[in-house]
Amino acid sequence: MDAKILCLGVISAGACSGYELKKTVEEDFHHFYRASYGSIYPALAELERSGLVAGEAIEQAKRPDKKVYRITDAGRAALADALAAEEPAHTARSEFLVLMYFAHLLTPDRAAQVIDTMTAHFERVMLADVDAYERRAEPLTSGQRFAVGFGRTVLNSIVEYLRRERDGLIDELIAERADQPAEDRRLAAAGD
Amino acid sequence: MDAKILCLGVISAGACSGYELKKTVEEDFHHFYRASYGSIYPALAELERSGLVAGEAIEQAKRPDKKVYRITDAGRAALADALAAEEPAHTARSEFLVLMYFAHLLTPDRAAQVIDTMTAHFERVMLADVDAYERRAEPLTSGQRFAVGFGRTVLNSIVEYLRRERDGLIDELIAERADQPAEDRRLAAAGD
DNA sequence: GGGCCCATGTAATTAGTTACATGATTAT
DNA sequence: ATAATCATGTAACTAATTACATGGGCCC
Repeated sequence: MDAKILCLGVISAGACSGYELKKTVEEDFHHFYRASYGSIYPALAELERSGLVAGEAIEQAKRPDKKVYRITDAGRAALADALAAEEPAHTARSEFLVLMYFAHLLTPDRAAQVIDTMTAHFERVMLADVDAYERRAEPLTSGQRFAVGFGRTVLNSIVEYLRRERDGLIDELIAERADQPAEDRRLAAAGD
Repeated sequence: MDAKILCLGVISAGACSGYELKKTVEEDFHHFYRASYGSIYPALAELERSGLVAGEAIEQAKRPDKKVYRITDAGRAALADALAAEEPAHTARSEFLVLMYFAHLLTPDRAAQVIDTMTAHFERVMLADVDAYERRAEPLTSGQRFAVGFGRTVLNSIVEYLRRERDGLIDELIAERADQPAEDRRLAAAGD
């Protein structure tokens, strides 16, 4: 998906600046999408060039000027078309799980540290998420509830899995080490 | 994570060619990682240049020659270092959920079609996964079991969620359409 | 006075995908 | 006969991230 469609979608719910748009993306899409300024600002410029949004410079006292974009008729039509045409896809990329796949090449301490780091990370994300939606004034649309619920459900099952499987895996790794004495390990690390 | 580390890790479990390596990645890592020839072959060439793997050309009757790589001592050491240093990360990217977030801009039919497509997709992946691990000769390492179990757990909770929430969302979308008569929709689609 | 918030934008870099090029063999 | 499998590799392209550049206001 092009960052332009995402920007257009966010702007369709209410005019905003690039900076504000990024906040919204962080808050609402963090489970399944992210965008940096390096992709948002060029996308906005391109959307304006093609007349799908109209930008208006707003002067502000005591803070930098900003440029607020609102969607145009052409933009609304283009958004509907893009959403109708977009192929639904869903992929994960996890350095964490690659690491775990090779757990037998890690020290048990390192394996435990990796799992604990990730567990803490996922727990933080869960808390931040609940927090953000509690502070929210406007009610969510049905689609927003669906997307947020999806993210939470997955997060929950991840944290449960990590808590359930952690100790068992570490114990196995320690047992494997014991089966294979230190001398063998040194040789294995040093040679083929 | 660099594709080089992944290739090195796979090769550490047994010498193989680029083609075979890609098969392994597809089978074992599909839940959380993928790699195309365009990233594998250059990674292999680079690993060989830096002496972390040794490639041997194998002539084959009735099929193309291949080049089988095995890990070197330096490679084993570099892999251990890389796995010890790698930051564990885990991210999802979902055009599907972006689409769902904007479900109110979709026709209920399109929303249902998108959910059904994804449900079927996830179910296919689950079946293929179980299938692949049933046909497997060698037992999995503890880390492999952990990684595969993680993928399956998440997949399961996704499919459950989609099945549980699908009809409710579609009903809501239909109800919202009814609240907002056709004339309004035409205006909303055409103008601001 | 140190660090974060507001705010926009660009340049360099990273990492990857897709399509192309080639072609025999084998299964349906 | 048609598609898939085996097999390697490159070139063009896509899409993004990170860091840089700039700077006042506000909170602790």
